[in-house]
Amino acid sequence: MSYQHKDIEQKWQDFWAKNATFKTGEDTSKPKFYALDMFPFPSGQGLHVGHPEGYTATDIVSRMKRSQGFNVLHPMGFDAFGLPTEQYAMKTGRFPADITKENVANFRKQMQTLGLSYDWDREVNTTDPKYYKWTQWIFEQLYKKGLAYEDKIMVNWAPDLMGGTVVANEEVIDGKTERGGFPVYRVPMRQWVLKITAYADRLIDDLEGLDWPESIKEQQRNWIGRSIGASVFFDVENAQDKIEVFTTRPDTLFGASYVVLSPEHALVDQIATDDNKDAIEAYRKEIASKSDLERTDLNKDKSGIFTGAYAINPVNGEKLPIWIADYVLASYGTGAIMAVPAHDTRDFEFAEKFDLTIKPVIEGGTNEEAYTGDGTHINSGFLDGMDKATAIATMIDWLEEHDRGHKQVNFRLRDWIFSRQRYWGEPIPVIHWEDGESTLVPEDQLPLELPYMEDIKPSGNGESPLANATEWLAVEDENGRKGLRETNTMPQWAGSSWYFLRYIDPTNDDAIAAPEKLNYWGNVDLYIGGQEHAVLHLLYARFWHKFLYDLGVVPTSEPFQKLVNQGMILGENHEKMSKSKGNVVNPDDIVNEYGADTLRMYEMFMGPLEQSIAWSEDGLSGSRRWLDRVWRMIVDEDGHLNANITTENDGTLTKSYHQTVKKVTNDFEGLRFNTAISQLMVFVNDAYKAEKLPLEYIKGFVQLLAPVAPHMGEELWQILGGTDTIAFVAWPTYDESQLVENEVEVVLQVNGKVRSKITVAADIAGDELEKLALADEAIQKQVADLTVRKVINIKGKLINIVAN
RNA sequence: GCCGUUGUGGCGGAAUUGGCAGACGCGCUGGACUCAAAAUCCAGUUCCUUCACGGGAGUGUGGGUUCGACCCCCACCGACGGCACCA
Repeated sequence: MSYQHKDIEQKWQDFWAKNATFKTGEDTSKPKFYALDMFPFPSGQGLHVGHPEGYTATDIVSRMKRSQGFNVLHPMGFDAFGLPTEQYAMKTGRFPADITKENVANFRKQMQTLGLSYDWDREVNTTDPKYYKWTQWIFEQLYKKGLAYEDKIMVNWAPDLMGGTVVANEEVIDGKTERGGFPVYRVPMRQWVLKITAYADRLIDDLEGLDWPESIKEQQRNWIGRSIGASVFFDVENAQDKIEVFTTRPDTLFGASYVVLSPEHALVDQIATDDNKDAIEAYRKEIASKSDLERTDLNKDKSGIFTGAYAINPVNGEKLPIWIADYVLASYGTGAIMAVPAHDTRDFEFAEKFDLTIKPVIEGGTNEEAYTGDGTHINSGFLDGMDKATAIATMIDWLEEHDRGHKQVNFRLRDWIFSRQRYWGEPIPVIHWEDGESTLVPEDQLPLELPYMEDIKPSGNGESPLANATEWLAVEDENGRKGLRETNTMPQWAGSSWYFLRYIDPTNDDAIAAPEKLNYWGNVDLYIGGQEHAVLHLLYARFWHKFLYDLGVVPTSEPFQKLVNQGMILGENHEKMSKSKGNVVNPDDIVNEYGADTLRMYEMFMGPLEQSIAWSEDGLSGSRRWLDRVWRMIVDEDGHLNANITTENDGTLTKSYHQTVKKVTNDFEGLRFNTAISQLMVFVNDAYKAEKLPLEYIKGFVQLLAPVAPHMGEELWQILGGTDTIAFVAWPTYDESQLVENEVEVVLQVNGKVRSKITVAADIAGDELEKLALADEAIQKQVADLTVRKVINIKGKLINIVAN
């Protein structure tokens, strides 16, 4: 009887569900392992063929760890708030919660057909009030610590997205919204903001100890963008004002030839001379109408205007003209710079265009371009003769001594804009009272539930649709004081910033999770997901986790010890899968036609987990053929155990078996699933050549296969005589002594080229081996006319004869 | 422009610490089985040259270190990803 994937997969999925096979063990005397997948947004499209790749990887490790005696926490949930559902709801006139429910049910069903060993009793859903009660609770703790505040700030306003909404910096790509590609403008607006910058140093420094891909760490470092330099204070001529600038090159202060303020800088109006004010106003108007895209990418040409005022260089008293220019950003540093055109590319361009002084203070440059490298300082008073590092340190000392500046660290990272003008998100639990006070919704009244609304169209004035929920909106306290609820909701990143903690104790109504459970499960041992979350989700989750650590809620300062990014699965034409290209593969179709085991096996075998690889229908069917081959190796035509599987062991498979156990175990541990599977194939090839198959080896082999192909694994285990699930059968072990050979093949080289091979006893003496090598016929031929200069002997492997 | 990742047969990929390049799979070729085909099983398959034995070349390119380099060093080229007027 051939392998019938539909019957067998259904049979074991039912068995696992009925017996709660994958319920998380809680016997704390056992070691733990927490294997986590990035939970998906349950879109209407259903599962993509890329999802099962990461899911299968954590599933294989989870299954192996269970067999190795670990308590395994391997949960799944849904990141279900978000814009696509809200847009779809408006289009169809339906309610977002209903759509979400359907999509989640579909996703769950699809995941179950893949045979993933999740503990479904621990499923979390960010839109469940019992869940977002704790998202709101965390927000309230942030508020109490002064880390959540309201501010009128320049935000990324996308008037064409959802009837007008604000997006985070991270959601702006090339001056357009990440979703939909709408233009983004910078306008001031009242927003909730989380002070992630308070954690900037720790977010950079703690990357050090994490087992994460270097590229992700680097992206986070770039995103946080720490730069170390100095603040320098410039007096303004004939005025009380001081201009504070930030520079990473205080050593070039003697070369400063002008000062630039960003057009939005607060001092501009005070210092500008009357005859320049009209021109300044015109310039500002011109800039305000530009989107970010036009201000940066589209316009590399420098623009600016003179204010009429002068600053005094603190180190030499020189008079420097003060300009405004949009190449200086209000949002970075102090929004003001000292310009050193001789040693800064941007200042150089500006100075060339407006004919400003260019004064070199470091040797080594030309007149053609700014010289930004190291060199000996000149024209720099007490810095003359020093190199860059020494000059920087010396100048900072001088500034501090004379009270003209100090060492300063700046970050590119901005505080996290935490409000969205949308309906489908967690309500921010704040009430604005008529007397001007704002208070939190008391903790014992959480969750503050999202009200049901017939119509969730945007209010049109930039406020969230919740502004129209009149009944929900109005509150009155015990003294009759009237107030209005905050109408902004949280961004999608809120719920995903802590969900991994909730799996630990998903139904706890009194806390995020019980402290003893948090202590037991600690941080996530293995976290697998897509690279697209490199800075967004992973940075926010680290920030919240560190905050919770400071509060004493969690025992670790980092949430994810080991992180792996699975690569993308591309279409058969090596392009990203997309409907418009018509190269999308639907996992449901594959499961139907080939079975979930084949899909799992193929996705693991196609290449390294981290690498992006093109889909191949041929490769897929090859995987199915191999599983059939395995089946035929063990099961005869009548569905019974093959007659050549016996308890006798003639030893022919011993070495191959022990090698296979060793390699597969190590490779699963190291997430090298493709090479683990190739070793399973090697064993099967060997087994087909053997006359008798020792039962013990076949059982071990099935155990090694089961994490990859769990349904087939269970079925074969049963045919081999197993009476219960294979999930907890102790993992096979190997015997190192079975791997050593008493005869080895030694490669013979002449001048580094392989000329012959001989088989010798493994413990042969070195000089005897060399004698044998030189006596070899092929070697004799090669060295006949040469003088042997040297013989290199790598024990048990290789002899290299150097001759000329 | 800067940073990171990466480059190996017709294709996906493998190669522990610097020691037989191409494991395993796909594809292709041949054989067995079959009336025949499919499926299956077995064998072969880097390129050039040779009837063959054999010889030569070969891991993006050019150089270097070494008895020996896919692996280490220098320079360059291509692909992918990120950042980008961040002072």
